[in-house]
Amino acid sequence: MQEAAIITLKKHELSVTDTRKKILQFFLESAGALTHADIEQQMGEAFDRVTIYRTLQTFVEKGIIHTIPSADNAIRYALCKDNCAAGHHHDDHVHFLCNDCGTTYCLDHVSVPKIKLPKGFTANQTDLVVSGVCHKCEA
Amino acid sequence: MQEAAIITLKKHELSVTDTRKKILQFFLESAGALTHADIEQQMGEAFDRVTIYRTLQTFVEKGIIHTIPSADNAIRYALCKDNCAAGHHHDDHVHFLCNDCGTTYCLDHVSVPKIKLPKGFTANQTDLVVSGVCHKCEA
DNA sequence: AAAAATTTTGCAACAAAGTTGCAAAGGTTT
DNA sequence: AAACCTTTGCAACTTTGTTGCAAAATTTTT
Ligand SMILES: [Mn+2]
Ligand SMILES: [Mn+2]
Ligand SMILES: [Zn+2]
Ligand SMILES: [Zn+2]
Repeated sequence: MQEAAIITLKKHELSVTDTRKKILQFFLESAGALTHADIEQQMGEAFDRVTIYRTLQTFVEKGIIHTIPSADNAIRYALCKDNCAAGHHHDDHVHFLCNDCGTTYCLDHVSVPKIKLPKGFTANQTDLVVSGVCHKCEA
Repeated sequence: MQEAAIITLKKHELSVTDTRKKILQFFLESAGALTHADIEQQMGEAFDRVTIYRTLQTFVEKGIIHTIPSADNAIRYALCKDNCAAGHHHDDHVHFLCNDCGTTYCLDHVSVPKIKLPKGFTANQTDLVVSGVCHKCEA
């Protein structure tokens, strides 16, 4: 049987390269979301920084990972669980950022509520990020 | 009567300097939120970049402005409407980011709903950012 | 299985964004 | 107005992100 990473890459019509396999594999093994810096550290000198930027960009475009907004200038990326496709993400779940251990969780079973906006405003996407203490870090 | 900016600065126990007055004034005159870059552009050569960084930092700490998370690595800042104080923000409103004109609105009258988290997770802060088309940009 | 065609990668060179220490300038208090 | 404390600007630096292009790797065609 083939590696999961390879299957995913093919499903999204991407050519299977070493970089992509390794980075995707890292996501598959990680509990939470990852920043560019996390990946750069983990991969060591293996890949060029530029390649990591481009790979993340490609993965987002193809619907393999999604971004999670934050107020600390460090975009986090996490695997899409739903069947997201190129240009169409369906990641309507809440994200949780632990202030203790720094882990960012995709709360796949907690969905984002509909927000009633003022007249004239049309919603396109809603991002909801909760921060606090995660189940592993509570005293 | 004194300028509003000066009053605010004094209320938050900050010494009144030219930089702080001008930057705060810019916030008071702006409809939406501002990024560091917005301010740097607006102020031209008037102030050093470093000073702007430090001023924004101070304003956030003192509860004069709050940050708005985003997925594009460009933190936005907006005036606190509620009576936020040093170390204690109470900005529980929804933010709206227009994909057309780029304006970020504080929807002060749309409050963030309570989110039911999985067992063991404790919420501390909730950020909710909606993006779409604003009332000015709708066709 | 080679060759041709296409895509991806690494390098180099930049550009932009953010940080730190320190002396000079500016505010505040007495 | 002197003394005191805080803020600013500068310089130097680190980190983060972007772009063009040739070499290398992958996929498609023959
Ligand atoms: Mn997620
Ligand atoms: Mn706000
Ligand atoms: Zn934790
Ligand atoms: Zn708009």
